[in-house]
Parts: sequence; C-alpha cells; structure tokens
Amino acid sequence: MIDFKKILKEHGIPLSLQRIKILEYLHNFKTHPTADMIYQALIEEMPMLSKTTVYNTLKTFTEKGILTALSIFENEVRYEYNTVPHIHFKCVKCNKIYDISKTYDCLKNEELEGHKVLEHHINLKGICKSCRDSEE
Amino acid sequence: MIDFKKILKEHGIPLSLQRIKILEYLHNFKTHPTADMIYQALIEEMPMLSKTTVYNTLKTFTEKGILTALSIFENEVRYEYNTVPHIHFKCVKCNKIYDISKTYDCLKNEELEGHKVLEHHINLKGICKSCRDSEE
DNA sequence: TATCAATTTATAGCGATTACAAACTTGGAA
DNA sequence: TTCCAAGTTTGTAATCGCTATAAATTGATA
Ligand SMILES: [Mn+2]
Ligand SMILES: [Mn+2]
Ligand SMILES: [Zn+2]
Ligand SMILES: [Zn+2]
Repeated sequence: MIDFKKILKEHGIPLSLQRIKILEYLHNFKTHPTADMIYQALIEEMPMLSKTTVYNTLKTFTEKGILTALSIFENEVRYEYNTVPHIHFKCVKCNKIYDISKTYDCLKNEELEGHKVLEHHINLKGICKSCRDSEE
Repeated sequence: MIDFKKILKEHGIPLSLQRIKILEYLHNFKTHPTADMIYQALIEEMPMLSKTTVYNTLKTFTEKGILTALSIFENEVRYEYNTVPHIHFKCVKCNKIYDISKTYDCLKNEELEGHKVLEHHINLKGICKSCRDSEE
C-alpha cells in the first residue's frame, strides 16, 4: 500500500483529500490522461469535485516534480506519474499512446551548442503493431 | 529574389495575395511563429487580413508539405518553413526556441517493438546559452 | 471582359484552460 | 479540544487558440 500522503509531504505539498485522490489516480492508471479524463474518473466518488481543482492540482504536482506534462497531441496536455525515463509513440491511426522503454544513450548530452539540456522529450509517430496487423 | 508564386504553383496551391505574403513571412522569419504572431505581423501592411485566413492558409501549407507544424509548447501550434531536418531546444527562462542542427543516428530506427515509426519529434528543454551567460 | 469556382472575410461558436472571489478545509496554537 | 489564519476548493465567468459557416470578394479561364 503506497503512502500518497507521504509523497505529498516529501514534495512540500500540503495535504487535501482531492490532492491525494488525484495522485492516487495518476499512480494507478498510467494511461497519460488529460485533466478532463481525471475529472471524469474521480467525479464518480467525489461528486463535488471541481475541474478547476484538477487543473490547479496538476499544475502544482508538475511544478513540484511529481508529474510530467506531455504535449504529444496538439491542443491538449496529458500527464503521467514520474517513473523511469521512457519515450512515447503515438499511432496516427488509432491515436493510442504507447510507452517505449528503449533508452537512447546518444541523447545523454547535458550540453548542446552552449545550452544546458534539462529535459528530453522524444515523441515518435507512426502506425502501431496492432493497426499494422489488422491492415490485412 | 525568391519566387514565392512558383513555390505555391509547384505545390498545387492556387495563388492569392494572402498566401504569398504568409509564405514570404515564414520564409524570412524563422522564429517558429504561431498563427497569431503571423497575423499580428501582417496586419500592418494588410489591414483587412482575417485571422481565419491565416489559420486556413497554414493548414493548407502544412497539408501540401510546405510547412511543418510543431507542438513544442503546450496549447499552441508553431509553424516553420521546411528546411533540413533538425531538432528543437526550448529555453525555460526566455521561452525562445532554438534550432539544433545535431542529428541523431541512433534514432534512425524504422521499427520499434513492432510499431512502424514514420516521424521523430525531439524537443529539448533547458537553459539557453544566452540566459546562462547573463545569470552571472 | 464575363463567368464562376475558389478564397477571403466577419461572425459566431467550441473545447481546453485560467481568473476570481466566496465558502470551506487544514494544520497548528491556545 | 477549540479556535483561527492561511491555504485550498468550488462555481462562475472569462480567455485563448482554433473551427464552422455563410456572405462578399477575388482570380483563373474562356
Ligand atoms: Mn509515458
Ligand atoms: Mn526549427
Ligand atoms: Zn494504432
Ligand atoms: Zn533563454
């Protein structure tokens, strides 16, 4: 049983029921959900939950380093609980996002043309295995 | 002097004054502008220009392969005139986007875990040379 | 130059996100 | 345990980037 209260405290985030539930959801469902997807899932058991709270909480968590915000799709931000580094593959047919565990040693650069690199975001696009198989 | 009319014709795009001006702007200013930035720049000399035209034109150009649409930032699409392949670095301090000419041979994979890879999008984030220098 | 399809414009509308202020929780002091 | 101030949540309105629509305009062709 993971102690989500402890995780929040360790990141200097004051506790609230909403924050615990949102963190729990992102830890349990690694589906790169949008703010709205999280809201729709949690409104079941928390009928008074406000969408503003979801947005505020995701912003706080991202700033404090618990989550990563992804801009894989145009026009919407998706979130994921920080785990081991990985890259993303988006299928242009079914729109699913796959985690790819492959790591690229060639991207380990800390410095490029004088710029200090803090984050690498690698987004691949193409046709996923499942869609290729069902093509014929 | 570049013949923008010829470029449009070669891509099967019927001519219009607006299309020529937008293409000219994107060719001359390689700053990865948003639709609104292009609109604000062109409204000076074309007071009747509609923002809808800018959006429509950028969509047409992207579909015809003259431009590339980038989702580097959250919540807004940026455009660039197609040139040689390169990757992008976003400074988290000044928000500028830099072109990085480095190519990664390690990303040349055509297939990953059964998925067919068609595009690679590599976005780096960090602190740019200019901001580092001015830090002290 | 006349025709007419394609393009542009102005306007309204939409989905994702943010701003704001009142009501409510939370954590700590008394 | 009770009380309080600070921080959080909520509901609403507003904003931002973008799209839909239909009337007005343009431009390719004859
Ligand atoms: Mn992931
Ligand atoms: Mn570029
Ligand atoms: Zn697929
Ligand atoms: Zn900078």
